[in-house]
Amino acid sequence: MPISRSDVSKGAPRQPAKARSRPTAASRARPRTNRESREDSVERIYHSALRLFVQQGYRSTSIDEIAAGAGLTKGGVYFYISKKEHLMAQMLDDIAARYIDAVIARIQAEEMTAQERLVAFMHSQVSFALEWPEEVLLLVMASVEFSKSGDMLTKKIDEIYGRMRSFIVQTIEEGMAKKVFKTKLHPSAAASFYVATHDGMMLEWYRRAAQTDGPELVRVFREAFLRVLS
Amino acid sequence: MPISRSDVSKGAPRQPAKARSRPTAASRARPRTNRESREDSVERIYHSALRLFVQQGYRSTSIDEIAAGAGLTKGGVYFYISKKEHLMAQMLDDIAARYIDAVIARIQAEEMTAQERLVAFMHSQVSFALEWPEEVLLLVMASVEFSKSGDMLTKKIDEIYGRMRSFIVQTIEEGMAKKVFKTKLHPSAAASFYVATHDGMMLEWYRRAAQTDGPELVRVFREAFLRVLS
Amino acid sequence: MPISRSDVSKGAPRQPAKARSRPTAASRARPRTNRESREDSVERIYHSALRLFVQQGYRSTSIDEIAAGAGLTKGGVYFYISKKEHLMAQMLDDIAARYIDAVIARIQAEEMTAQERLVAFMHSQVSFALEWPEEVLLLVMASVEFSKSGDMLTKKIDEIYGRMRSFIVQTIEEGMAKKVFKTKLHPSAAASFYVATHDGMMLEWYRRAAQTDGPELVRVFREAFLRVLS
Amino acid sequence: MPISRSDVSKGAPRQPAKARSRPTAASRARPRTNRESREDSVERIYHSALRLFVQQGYRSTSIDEIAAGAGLTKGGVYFYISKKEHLMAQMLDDIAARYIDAVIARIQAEEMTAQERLVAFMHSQVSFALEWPEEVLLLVMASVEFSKSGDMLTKKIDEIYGRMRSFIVQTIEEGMAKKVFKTKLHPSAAASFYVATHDGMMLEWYRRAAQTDGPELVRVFREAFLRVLS
DNA sequence: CATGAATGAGAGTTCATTCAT
DNA sequence: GATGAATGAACTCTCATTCAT
Repeated sequence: MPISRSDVSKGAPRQPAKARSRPTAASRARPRTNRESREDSVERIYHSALRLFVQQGYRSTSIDEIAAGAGLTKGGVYFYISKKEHLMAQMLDDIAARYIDAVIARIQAEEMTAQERLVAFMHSQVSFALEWPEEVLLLVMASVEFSKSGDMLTKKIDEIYGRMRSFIVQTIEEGMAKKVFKTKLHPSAAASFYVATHDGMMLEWYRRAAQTDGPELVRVFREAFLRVLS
Repeated sequence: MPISRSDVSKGAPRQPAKARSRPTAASRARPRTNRESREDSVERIYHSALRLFVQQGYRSTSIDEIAAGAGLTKGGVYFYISKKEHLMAQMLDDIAARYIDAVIARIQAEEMTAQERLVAFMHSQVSFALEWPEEVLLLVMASVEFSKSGDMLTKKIDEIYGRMRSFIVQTIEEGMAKKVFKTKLHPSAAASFYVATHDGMMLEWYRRAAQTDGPELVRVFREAFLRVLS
Repeated sequence: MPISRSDVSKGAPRQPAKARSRPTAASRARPRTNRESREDSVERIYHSALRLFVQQGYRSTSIDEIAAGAGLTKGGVYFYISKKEHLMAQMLDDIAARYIDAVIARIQAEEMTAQERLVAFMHSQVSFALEWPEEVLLLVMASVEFSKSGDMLTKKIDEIYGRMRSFIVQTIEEGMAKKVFKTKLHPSAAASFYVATHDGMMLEWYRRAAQTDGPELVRVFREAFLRVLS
Repeated sequence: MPISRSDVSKGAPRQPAKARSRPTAASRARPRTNRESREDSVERIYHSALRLFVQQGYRSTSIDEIAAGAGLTKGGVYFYISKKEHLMAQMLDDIAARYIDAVIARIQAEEMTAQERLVAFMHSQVSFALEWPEEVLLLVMASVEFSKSGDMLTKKIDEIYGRMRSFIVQTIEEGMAKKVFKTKLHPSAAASFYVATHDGMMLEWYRRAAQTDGPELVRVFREAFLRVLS
């Protein structure tokens, strides 16, 4: 009974979730049907896990904490997930689908120059990150936590980042073929630069949320990247 | 009896250290004196911990693993460290001293323009990172693992990064006062850009060590940063 | 989820519990409901801990031993207690409530002379000790084990003994005011004598259970104490 | 090379011993000969252990703490003792010899009535306890810590207490034979009363050192005991 | 005579996971 | 659909003890 919420969370309001230490039946609006109840719980688990994973890291977050944040007990969480690892994998897939694959698909569907494609990609990612910063951070932080750990999740992270890199490399190659980009930089190096800056930016933004002007950082990022390609 | 090896590791050869699971007497050249023995063990613990922390993260690395990597037993490691947390703190201090404070001190000691200072700083850090990539990675990864965790280490990391940021901000302000930099970017935003790119670069390099051309990435980084300031 | 069994153990039969080293499913009557299961386990933990703490002392008793005695595993015990220290604190509170506070409350509720009050107090404590010797011993032994150790439990023990002393001091003062007691002994010295003799008696009885005639010791104790006051 | 200091400690000044955390050679007056040095260290270990055992209990005191208190290191302590247990056994023997056996021997050597003998015994013990309270406390506390623990020390404690009991029982029997004591109390019960009150008194005194008037407690103790026998 | 390094056995505690109800 | 009880493995840390120097 795997979690999947690709579309569920769209407009989901982030509940403040003040460490509701003991879940009571009354603490959540009781949904009528099983279907609703299920979706509700899945939603709560997802958000609880997302918040906690980003804040404390995957390994430092216990199922108990996730459960408490979701207004359930440990056993209740295990009704929906089979393993902690699977929950994380599910979440990463979910985010990748929305943050990477959907964006690429939309862009590929339209007629554009390579440069336009790249800009569109950046803009889409930036918009997404502004709306759902935690999901993007989960990706970035997971890529750090699992980079070489030999964990089952290492592979998944690699694949996800691989898809992002491939798109950029392809687009740059296309642009170079059409002489849009004049850089002598190897496309894969350029992709690395994109990824590196992307990840660094997200981390910096999170670490210094209060002191950092996100949009300005993004503007600098975009210009730096495009100038690198010219 | 805190570990301290600020200068010890200078030319220390990284031993390959293929998970020597059980320490045997034969596995290390038996040093004659106590003094040597202590330094040797400290060195081994430091390197074992460094490698493992970078690879698996602090929290996922057990003292047992560190001990095995150092050719000691758990108890032996605890003879040198009082707490796992202190080992990490010690290591971070050590690295910060060499990677940040020493570099800044050296640069401040010389007569240079703001621009030259910044370039010198970047170059010094880059050289260091090329020679001791794991130490720099430890800093970056720790900054992710402990960013908001409320851990004792959070404060330490914040201070270290704070020192790096301060230097950059000061230097840029100086440069702006003397009209060397014309950017309208706020100095602290520029510092954030530096830090973000620095961290992202290190992570990307580590994740894709095999496929990435480190020096090229660095060149791009430098140019991007300097162009941002002009 | 703190243990609390103030009233649970009333008529609970002490099972002999010969170091049932490995818990087997068969080793306990499997209770039907959760409620029963919880109460049963709590009871088993309490008794196992009581026996072991009295026999070996708090610090020499491991959670593993308590668990084995309760037919559980270490983890199972930790489902009920949060810390070993809390288990002990809980037990001491529990015993103090029954052995001291309840007894005082009952006596204070009735009309009696100071002398009668004192005798009633002694009798109540003696009856209790004859029925639940281990609980009283736990108090006495803990008062030795933690007397000056700076442990969190030191404070608790002090408070408990303080309540006993206060009652005696007050009652003697009352009796002296009404000329019932003619002793020139300071009330607090008399209370000290009571406590000292009480503790010594319990220890002696325990150490020499086989060779000592408990009731006779008690008789001597009572007479000695009352004569001291006259 | 067992410790033995039966006579050494007579007038030894208790050093304040403010947790001298790191022993330095300079921290103690360097004795000239080996012989002196040895006696000095033995003395220091003995006193350090005594203080700590009484304060924290045997099991809660580590060799490291004893060593620090003696101005030595762990290894240094182990030069004099073979096992922690042996140190304790040695100390108990030592104390018993002075506090019990020597006292009995002296009294047996003189011509006295049974009553005089008992009084003399009490007085001797009381004097000793006033001068060396810690040694007596060690005996009492050890009797609690090891009463039924199955430890090697249990036997030793039992023997020591046995010698004290035997003397009292014998003396009372003698007195009863000569009609000096008229009590119907069984001699061994009277001995138990003595031991119980003795132990309780010592503990109470220690626990409430500040608030308790030792000598008064002792006077009450003596009178209570003698009245019990009449 | 004493130090300092090291071991190994265990202690307390946490936590992913399972399962009967 | 969810709870609460329980397990077992792993983890951090402590400590009596040994031994080369």
